[in-house]
Amino acid sequence: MSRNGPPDRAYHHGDLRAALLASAAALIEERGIDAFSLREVARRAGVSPAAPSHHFGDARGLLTALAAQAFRDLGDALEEGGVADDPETRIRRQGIAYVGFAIARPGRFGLMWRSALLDAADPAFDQASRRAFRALDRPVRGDADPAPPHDPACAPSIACWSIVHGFATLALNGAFGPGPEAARLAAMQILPAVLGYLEV
Amino acid sequence: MSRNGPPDRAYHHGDLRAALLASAAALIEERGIDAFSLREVARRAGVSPAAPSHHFGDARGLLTALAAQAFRDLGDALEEGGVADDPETRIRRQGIAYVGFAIARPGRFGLMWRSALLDAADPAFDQASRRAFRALDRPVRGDADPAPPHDPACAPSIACWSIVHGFATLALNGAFGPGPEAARLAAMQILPAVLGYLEV
DNA sequence: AGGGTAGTGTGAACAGTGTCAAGAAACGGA
DNA sequence: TCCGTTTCTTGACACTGTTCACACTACCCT
Repeated sequence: MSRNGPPDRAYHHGDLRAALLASAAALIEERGIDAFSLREVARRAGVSPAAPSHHFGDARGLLTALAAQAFRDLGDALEEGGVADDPETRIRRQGIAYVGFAIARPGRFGLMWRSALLDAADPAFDQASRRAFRALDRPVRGDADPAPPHDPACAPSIACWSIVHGFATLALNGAFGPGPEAARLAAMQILPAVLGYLEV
Repeated sequence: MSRNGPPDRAYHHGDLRAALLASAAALIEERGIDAFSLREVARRAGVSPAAPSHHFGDARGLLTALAAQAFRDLGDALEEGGVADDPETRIRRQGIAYVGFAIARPGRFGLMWRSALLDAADPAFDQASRRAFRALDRPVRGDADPAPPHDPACAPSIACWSIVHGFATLALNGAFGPGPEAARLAAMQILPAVLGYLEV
């Protein structure tokens, strides 16, 4: 440990794990997930193509760690949006927060649902995604015992989840017009009306 | 034209374009879109890796043609599901049809929304996707003048679209349990209740 | 009927990818 | 000080999509 060297440059690279996550996040955000390349991430971090394997094992491992982080952020955003007196406005605010989260960083949001690229059995990923759903479920069913999403009691929560998730993915895929600007516009102009058709 | 030869073996291969589309559809369905490989498709069709370029130009061209076909099929399924007297059951049946279409062939459904892999400007693709939305919009707004999705008048249609699209993508990504069986189960057991929360 | 031409395929090549096996360098603790 | 472990590099392998030059076939036109 270089106690009196530069603070975050302890080892060969310093904190390569964090640097790789940051490079990957930036790459995904600017070029999309389908342009993701482990070698390009390593290149941006200034290391050799095989270096990431020691920290993540696999490209899948890196992406899973990134997705887990994204789910933690989503959970935070939903809990922030869920503070209100009546459940109705809480649900509405959470819906806005959900779509806002997706539109703010489309690459990150898209990654979270590319299950073919992720390791769903990863504990951190599993816990983070579970917590995000729990945050969405709480304003609907209150603090009742947490139930898995396939429980019929969760139907109203799943209705909320489905409508905002569908709106977000459709918007990001250009269904309401090409480009990110159209998605943002749709979220401003028609998302409130869309949420009004939901009666939980 | 080999007028009296075997019927579908007119040229070197016969109808390579159709064969490639079929191979690609099969590959995507059995291994997922992320495992798509143009070389593998050519291999299955028994031709060299460069052969597809004459028919589709690009991997993107092939996938776009496949997605256009999928959108045509979706439009057909929605129009079949939209025959009923009152609009309410028409909407409900279309929702079931939409999710059923997605679950029946997850690979095909996933491809339709991977805009990064497709050429959205392709005329056939554009027309087919437009028609599918039109089919979804008709039970809601009747035979009023067709409006683009970003028109505020389409808000109720977009609410329907969002909720079924979100449900389908969540189910296929394992949000309601792992594997395709869980998705099918969720569609049977909780989709009707979810659709009940929509008041258009 | 015959020749030119457009259409349709092959094969080799190039740059780029993920991953693995060895080995070298730097660090931590004995 | 020296040993062991962690971290990273190098080189290799099997892939991928795409392009190029070339060959062959089927059709159209004269």
